[in-house]
Amino acid sequence: MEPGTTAADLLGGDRSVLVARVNGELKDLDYVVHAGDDVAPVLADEPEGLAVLRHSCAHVMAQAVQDLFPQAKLGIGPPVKDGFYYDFMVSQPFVPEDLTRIEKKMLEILKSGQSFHRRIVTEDEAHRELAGEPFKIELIGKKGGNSDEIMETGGADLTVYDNVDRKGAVCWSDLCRGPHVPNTKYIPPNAVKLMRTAAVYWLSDERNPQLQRIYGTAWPSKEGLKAYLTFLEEAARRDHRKLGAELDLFSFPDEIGSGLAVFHPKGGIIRNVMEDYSRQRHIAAGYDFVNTPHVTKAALYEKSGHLDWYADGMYPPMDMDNAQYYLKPMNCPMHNLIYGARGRSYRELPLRLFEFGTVYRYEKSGVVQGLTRARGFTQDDAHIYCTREQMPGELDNLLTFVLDLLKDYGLTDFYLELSTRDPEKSIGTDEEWEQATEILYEAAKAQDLDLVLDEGGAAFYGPKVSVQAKDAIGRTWQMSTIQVDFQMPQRFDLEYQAADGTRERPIMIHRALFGSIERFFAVLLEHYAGAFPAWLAPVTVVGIPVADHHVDYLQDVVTQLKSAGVRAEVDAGSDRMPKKIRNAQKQKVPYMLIAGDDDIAAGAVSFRYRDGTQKNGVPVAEAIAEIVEAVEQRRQV
RNA sequence: GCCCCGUUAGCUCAGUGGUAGAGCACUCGCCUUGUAAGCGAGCGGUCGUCCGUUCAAUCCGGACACGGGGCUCCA
Repeated sequence: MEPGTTAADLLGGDRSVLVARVNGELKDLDYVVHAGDDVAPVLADEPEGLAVLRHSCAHVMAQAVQDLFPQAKLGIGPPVKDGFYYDFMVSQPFVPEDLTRIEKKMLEILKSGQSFHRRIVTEDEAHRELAGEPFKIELIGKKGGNSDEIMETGGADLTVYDNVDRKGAVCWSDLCRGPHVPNTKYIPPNAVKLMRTAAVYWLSDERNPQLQRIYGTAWPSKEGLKAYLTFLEEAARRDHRKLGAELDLFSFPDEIGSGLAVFHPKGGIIRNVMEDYSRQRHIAAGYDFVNTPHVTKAALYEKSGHLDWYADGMYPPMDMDNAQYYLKPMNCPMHNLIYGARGRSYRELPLRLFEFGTVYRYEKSGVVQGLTRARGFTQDDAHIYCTREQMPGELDNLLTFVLDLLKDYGLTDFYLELSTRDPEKSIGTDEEWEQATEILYEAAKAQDLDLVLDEGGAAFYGPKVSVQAKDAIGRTWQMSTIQVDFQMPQRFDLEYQAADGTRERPIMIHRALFGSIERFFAVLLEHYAGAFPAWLAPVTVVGIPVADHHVDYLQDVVTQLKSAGVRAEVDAGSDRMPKKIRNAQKQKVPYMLIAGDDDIAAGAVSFRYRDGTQKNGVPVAEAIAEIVEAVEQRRQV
């Protein structure tokens, strides 16, 4: 190898090669390689390459901003999921017109073919160069750290990237760890877009000053950007808050309060069907059903330990009869009281207590979001009390049960996440935690699904496995959680008598499949984009008469459907037929049954399916059989 | 909780320092209908709430409520 050979020399000048991986580390393409180095290309369409592309884009944006707003002070500008951002201290928040100007300036820079040059500087030099950038100066003081917030500092070496124009003049510089693309020509200008602004605290600490953040997105190609924008439109179209209003499913009346939903009749039907099916499956799986109150004296949550850890997340107490009462934020302590209401035998275990338990949590005002983050919601909550020996088998069955049930609701693509102890926020011994974590890990591994580790993400009382499900457009939602708990049985002094007559402590498993019914409702609503399968749709069939005198005939068909358990109705209103079809279509009704003179003469009805396809002259008995089967099979239409 | 933005009829949205409009929905007529909007008329708003500025506030200022986008958080 010639001395001075660069990574670019080895990898070629293809613009899809953004940086090099040299002995496992990402390096700029002008990195001088040594004999024996392992050098591989990093392409724009792999995750690391994309991050480099976006990070370079963040620099270009910052250059454009300081060009247009010379007083703007720089914060940090890393790549993130789907794009990048850069934070700025400016006297006025950016307005949409500013974004347009900045975007235009960025395009000029991208097209001008500036190159990125890496330069190692001493701390003194950095201080001198960045004298006008107070936030950057602050970062220099933090060099050597590894957290994302201070990735800009360059780690061990302090490095600066210069943006250099074609004449060799430095146009802009930034303290940065890199690496970057060699030249702005590597970033396709038609694949970059600024998305929005937001105010954020410097280093995410609310004691710090606030900066203005600009989010942008960047992709390897125009098509990539277009696909992303289409995805965003699709997600907006499916937004459960929008669909909830359009389909008249639920609302959040101001008079009740933020984060507190009311379900309208059609939403109520869907919810009932969801709950009924869940109830049926839980009965079959050996659960016992219980009910507990919505308020309780403080003593209960003092005993459980929740008040110590989560008082901030609870509605404030009500003073009454010389005691403080709280709205319940979780059901477990109440289930423990049911367990402890009398002596328990090993013969009763595992004891599985199930409840659709409504809980109230004081979510901070800024985090409430439709049904996915509400202040009052109903958990499909169960607590399983079992022996240590029963636990592995119980967890195994539970995971299978959960996944099976989720599939019945139409979610099919899953992975699992194992959340482990956060030593700062937990109770119990190391040994207990290790043991519980190990058992959960084994059960999760047995499922033949991808397993992701979430270090320190567990609740204070024990580790958890959660099921992450992908919806119809590929978004991931945390669905079910299963948590092992050695602590609560101890705090509540729960016991059972073993076969040998000794008193033993049961182990408790917390689990919720939907998490919250409201949230699961929202996920399904978005997953199906409002077009619920026949068994969940609030109205499965609408009968549409061609003219008024066909109403009675359809009414008869609908009566038969109803007696077969199908939710069906006739649109007997004064609208004309095409209008009725339009209405049913807007309501995303799975089946429209149309009848006119021809159908009546043949003893038939005509189908119009939700996708617009038709099937004419179907004998009434056949039509009913087709619909009943689809509903019973929980099939999607 | 913090920052930015928003709130006009049931819904979607125009508009103005001198107390308001459209389309859809709804009601009532007419029309009697074959696969996404038949025609006409009518009903409907203390312009989110309160407090200020002003001769006068839906419009300007402030507080609060609710919503949206983020930050932080999510037992």
